[in-house]
Amino acid sequence: MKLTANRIAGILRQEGYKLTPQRHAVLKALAASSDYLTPEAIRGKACIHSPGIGLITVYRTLGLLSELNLVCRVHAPDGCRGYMMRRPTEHHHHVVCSNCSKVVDFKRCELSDLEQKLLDETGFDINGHLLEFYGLCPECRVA
Amino acid sequence: MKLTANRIAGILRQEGYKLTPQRHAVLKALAASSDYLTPEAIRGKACIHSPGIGLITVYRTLGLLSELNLVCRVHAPDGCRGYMMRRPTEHHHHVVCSNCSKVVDFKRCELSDLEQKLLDETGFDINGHLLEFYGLCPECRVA
DNA sequence: TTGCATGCAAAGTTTTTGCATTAAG
DNA sequence: CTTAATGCAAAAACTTTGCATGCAA
Repeated sequence: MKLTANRIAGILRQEGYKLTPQRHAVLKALAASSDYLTPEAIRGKACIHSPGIGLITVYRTLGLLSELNLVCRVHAPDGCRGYMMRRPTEHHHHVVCSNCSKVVDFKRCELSDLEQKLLDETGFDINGHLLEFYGLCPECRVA
Repeated sequence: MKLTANRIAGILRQEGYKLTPQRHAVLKALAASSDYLTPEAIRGKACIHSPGIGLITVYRTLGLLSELNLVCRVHAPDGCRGYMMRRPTEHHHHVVCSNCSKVVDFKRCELSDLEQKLLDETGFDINGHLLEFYGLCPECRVA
């Protein structure tokens, strides 16, 4: 159940937001790319469909999409400025290529045992986690 | 084997770096706090031992400590500006209190099975991961 | 037509850089 | 003494805000 640009566009409309060419361009940019994008990179790609789109609009659109949980941040060791379309609506994590920044999702993280252990050991009542893997994607391994 | 301010000071000297009062103040600030600190917060705490220390110096010291792998970044869902002294020298992860920002470390992450599975499923050659847990620490749970 | 969205400009944040001065070793 | 570190100022990078105009619904 992939979230395409059009599907998200529908969600936006349902939620009462206007579907401007700029927003659509941002959606297309996010949907079309398999790696994570910084706001600036999104603007670059969005320019294809909406020339001259402002970085400001990209930031505002990302804010909107974040609120609606349609986009998620990618945390890389050296910075956390990347964004991806949140493709599966369920809980998931990222596998990020350290060479080309491609991102693949996975769902089964099997951390509940660990969370229970942490509660026992530290007394923390765990309510969330961040898990990302880094490595080389198949293409970058051979190259 | 906790990394105290003095222990790190020794490492700095060994590596040929000068041990200035400012650097020592940053080390003390980091060593003394159990929660993660932003550069600005570090500057605030460091002022106790080195009044008037510049934010710039804090940044430069953090850069130095990062290179030597003596501090590590804390990734929170809403931003990644926090730093902690890297207390265990081994591989470890963070449990972060979402209320008071206290950080506790843990070591056993048991992700190698998962990494193998990911290799099979995605073809990614995993060489690292980021894992942080969020929740309420014992004190914040009762409050 | 109406109100939300855009984009400019401008300001607010965060982080880095250049350079003269200072101080550690 | 010598070299590296500090701190100011200034700039660069990143993000948010105010306001007039424009456009989706």
